Amino acid sequence: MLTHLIKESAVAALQHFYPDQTFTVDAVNVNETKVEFSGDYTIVLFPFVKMLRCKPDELGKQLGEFLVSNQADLFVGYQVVSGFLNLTISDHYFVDLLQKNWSNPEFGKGKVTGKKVMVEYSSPNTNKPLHFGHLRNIFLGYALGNILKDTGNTLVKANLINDRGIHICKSMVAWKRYANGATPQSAGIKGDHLVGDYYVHFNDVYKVEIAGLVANGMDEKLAEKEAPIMQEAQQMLRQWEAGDKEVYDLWQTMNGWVYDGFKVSYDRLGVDFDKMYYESNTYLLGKSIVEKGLEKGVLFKKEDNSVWIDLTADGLDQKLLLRGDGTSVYMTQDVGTAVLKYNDFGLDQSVYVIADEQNYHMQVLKLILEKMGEPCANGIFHLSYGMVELPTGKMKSREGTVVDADDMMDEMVRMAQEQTEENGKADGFSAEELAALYQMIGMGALKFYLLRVDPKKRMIFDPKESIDLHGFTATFIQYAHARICSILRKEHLPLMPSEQHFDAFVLSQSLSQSEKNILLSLEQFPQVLQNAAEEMSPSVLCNYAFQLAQSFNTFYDQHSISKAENEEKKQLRLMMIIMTAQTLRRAMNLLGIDLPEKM
RNA sequence: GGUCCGGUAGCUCAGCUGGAUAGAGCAUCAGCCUUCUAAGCUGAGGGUCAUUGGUUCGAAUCCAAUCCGGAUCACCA
Repeated sequence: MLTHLIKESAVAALQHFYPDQTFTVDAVNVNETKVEFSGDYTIVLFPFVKMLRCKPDELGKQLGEFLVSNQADLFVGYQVVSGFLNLTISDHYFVDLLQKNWSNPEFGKGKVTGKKVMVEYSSPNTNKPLHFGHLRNIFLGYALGNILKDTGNTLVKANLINDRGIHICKSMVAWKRYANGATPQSAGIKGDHLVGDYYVHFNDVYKVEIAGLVANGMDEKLAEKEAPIMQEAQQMLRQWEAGDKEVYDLWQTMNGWVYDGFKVSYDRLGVDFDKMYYESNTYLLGKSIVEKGLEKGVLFKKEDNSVWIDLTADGLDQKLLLRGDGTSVYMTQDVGTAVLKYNDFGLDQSVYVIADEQNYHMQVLKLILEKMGEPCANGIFHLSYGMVELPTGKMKSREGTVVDADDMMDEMVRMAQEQTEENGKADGFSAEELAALYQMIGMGALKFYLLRVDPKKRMIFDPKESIDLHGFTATFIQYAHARICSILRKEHLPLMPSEQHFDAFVLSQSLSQSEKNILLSLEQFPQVLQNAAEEMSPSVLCNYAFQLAQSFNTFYDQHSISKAENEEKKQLRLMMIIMTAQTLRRAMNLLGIDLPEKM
């Protein structure tokens, strides 16, 4: 990589002038040169000035002179400005990079690490459909998985389904009471939505019943417990745990409806999973691990038989792992699942994509596993992301104040259509092509919108303000890509011409600034991808793709490709745009976003 | 109250392993389509980087304190 080369060269030069000192590559600070100055990359001289007790400008001159005369193939010019050594990289370096990689479909792909990584994402409850907040989770997990895979790891995409508990029983009770046997087929509603509707219905009835009890003089807290519909749900949960056939069958039927609905949504979102875990299967394993922990003395029992771990020495609290009646809690299941995952795949790293409200829970989970001496503890990484909220506050499925994921997708695709028609760009497509295009634009905009921000930041989404299709958006990048494809079509070139196509190319003219800017960006892609993986941050790729598309648009505006000044420039630019399109596709596909050839 | 996270332009955000005059997009204003797609390009205005202090050649970036916002600290999941 170029910055690394520059650092190595700088070290060699410093070593040449100061043989008594030792210099390391890490000590050299290389930045992109600010646009006001001439040059491409800048070495900051101050650290060495201090160390060598020399004048910055003299040192800069010395180094610049040395680099340009000893590595003329890389450096063609330098300029020293108040402690900064600005280096101009030779056109040949970039053209060489271009010729070697313009037709390389795996440009930037990392070396095989031999590491096995699991990314768990989505992890829905089965009592309601997916909402807008889940989308952030799903897109993050899917994109991160792709990035980790592309940087050389073996990837397992996992989904942990929370398919048991009181919340599911609520939907079941309401369905039993009010649905008259309605099914997704008979009602003509997607299964997850049908079940979600009864979940909301439950809470409506629940509220009315509480109000009734309170009106009759009952304490509110007590009323919440005593409401008949809640009693019924709790009774159902006990029956479920006891293996009651009727309840179990209903549970399976309704979960089945939800899975059918999820499948449709996942397909549309373009995501998939290699391994499904179900909490109804893992909570028992959790219990057995807790038993082991008791034997080891890591855990302890209280008088009521409940099992705890004491984390006060780590600055946390005591944490419950089993209730007094022996039933498991959330943490019990997660302990079980973590061990199960590790045993299933021998993971080096296990990434959990979970909202930041569970930071504490994840911290405790890791600590418990560490204390129990479970080998899976080490690889646990919580990719924590901020919740997506509405201007009115949190999205609450219970109260039906959510932006539904399916509705959101429809809305985005509808917007894509509206915009396309408004711009008069819907001509020359078949109906199927248009449908596919709207899907690509709408889904792309949605994904990019949720991925471009640092995951840590919480976001407030106002449904009334639609997602923009201009500026820092997927649409912008898709448009740049479509422009490139259009040029290639007119030149009768495929997206990926044969490798030999530009074999005869030799550079004799210098690069313009906008040509060079694209090559500078292209050169950085492997490093950017690596950074995205290290920082576990897909947003890095969003920024990169946008910047590359922007460089292309500027270049496109300044230079003609098909009518270039001469054949040499034409060939150069064709190679450049082919590699640009390829790199845009690589970056965006990793994010789960497709780029159209025409729009 | 303890712990964790955030606070950068009117709005949404980059930049944070210390480097030059803090960058994008949206919005506002002014230009650019008989020439490869104007969903684009060029330019202008817009900043006490929450506040205060410290560290040093140099701080949006590191440290400390304070202020504001959020999450969490359940025998819910």
